[in-house]
Amino acid sequence: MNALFGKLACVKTKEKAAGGPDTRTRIVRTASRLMQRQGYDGTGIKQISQEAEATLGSVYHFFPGGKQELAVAAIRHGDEEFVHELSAALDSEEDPAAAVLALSASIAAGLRASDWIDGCPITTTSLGTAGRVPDIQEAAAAAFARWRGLVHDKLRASGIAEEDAHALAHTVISTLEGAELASQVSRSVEPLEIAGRHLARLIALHR
Amino acid sequence: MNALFGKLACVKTKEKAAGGPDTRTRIVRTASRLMQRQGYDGTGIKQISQEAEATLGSVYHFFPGGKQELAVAAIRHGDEEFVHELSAALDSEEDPAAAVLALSASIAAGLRASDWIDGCPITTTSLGTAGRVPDIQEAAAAAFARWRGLVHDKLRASGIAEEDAHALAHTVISTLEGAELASQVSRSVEPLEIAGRHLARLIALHR
DNA sequence: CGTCAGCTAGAACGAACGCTCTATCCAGAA
DNA sequence: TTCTGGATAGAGCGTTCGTTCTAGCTGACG
Repeated sequence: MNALFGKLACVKTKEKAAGGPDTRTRIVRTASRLMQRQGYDGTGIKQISQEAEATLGSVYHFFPGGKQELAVAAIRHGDEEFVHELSAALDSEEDPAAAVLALSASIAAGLRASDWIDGCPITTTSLGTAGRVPDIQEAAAAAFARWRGLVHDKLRASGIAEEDAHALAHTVISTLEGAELASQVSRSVEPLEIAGRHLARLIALHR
Repeated sequence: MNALFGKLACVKTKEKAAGGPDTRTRIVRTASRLMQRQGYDGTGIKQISQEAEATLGSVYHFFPGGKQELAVAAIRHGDEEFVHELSAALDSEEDPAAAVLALSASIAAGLRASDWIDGCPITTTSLGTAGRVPDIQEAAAAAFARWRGLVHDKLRASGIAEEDAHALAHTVISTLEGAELASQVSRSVEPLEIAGRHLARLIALHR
């Protein structure tokens, strides 16, 4: 045990190739994944520390604000993760309608690959704490706004008017969010596939 | 025989004069409202029994299956509740596009009236138990399917082809679900209003 | 070598969890 | 009246919760 953590401490500041991610990163990643699946109240600090192969002391060392601070970090991590998926999909196609179609396919593939367990990385945590933990709500609202911003910019770049781009970005994010939820509950990619087609058509109307 | 008489006696004592809803109904309603706000794990049986003005003994008397059985009943109750709101909105307008617009406005009004706390009555419970409590998942999937069915029938009744009606019903429910979520997180009716307009346009395209 | 800050280790606390259990109440059947 | 069984009542079970606390280990620096 001591020898193991000695090695970890050896690479504490910057992860080396063979050492894996550092403790703080492991904790945030684990918290994000667990809360995405089980929600805020359904995920215990001890479960996080165990699955992250860290100890309770480490968790409270890096997150003195306790579970709430950890949850906010987890939401931000999920935000970042989805931004990458979103950007990749938007960049994969010149036409925004085709890009949104690619995005819905990407989300559907990820959902099915996780056996319908890993939905939106922030929805579950955010919904379960609505009106109770303002920090989490703010982090979630910021994430949604950021995602909408990326879609908005893509639409603007292809010549869609500001007003239309604003509204379309809202609907693209809302619809994909709802369709992912519906796909997860019904254990079928159909809602996401249909949503992708309808969104593409809606976007095509504005060019 | 005994069971029959027992049930008859039960019915008799159910609605005692001016006493309001019976114990079982109070428990289900309270459970539905609390889980809608706080999720499955965030809601305790004792909290439910207290707010329902029932005792722990009563809860386990009516729901011997414990928290899971109670959660399923709560989901079904929320399903029923939304079916009423959905039917009322669909019946309020002849044109399905106008009806969906009315529905989004109705949802937005309810959400704002609750200070952005009471979102979809089954999403929070369902998401927080994904992959853990199959009974809850099935009840939630059935609710979604039922809602889609109502929208589908409305679209068909106004002459939209079966294939289009099927897809549109999916997108209407998905989008409204996602927009309600976005409205709740951003504490603004804008996502729902935009979603309503886009859905109305999408429906109008198919007539 | 000694010191120190950063990080790890895990026992322990009070509170709350889901659930079981026995006791009691009371309307109607016999 | 006595009896019966649905419904209510709540103490208490073992467990787990989030959090606090002290102790120990490590590599870096003087």
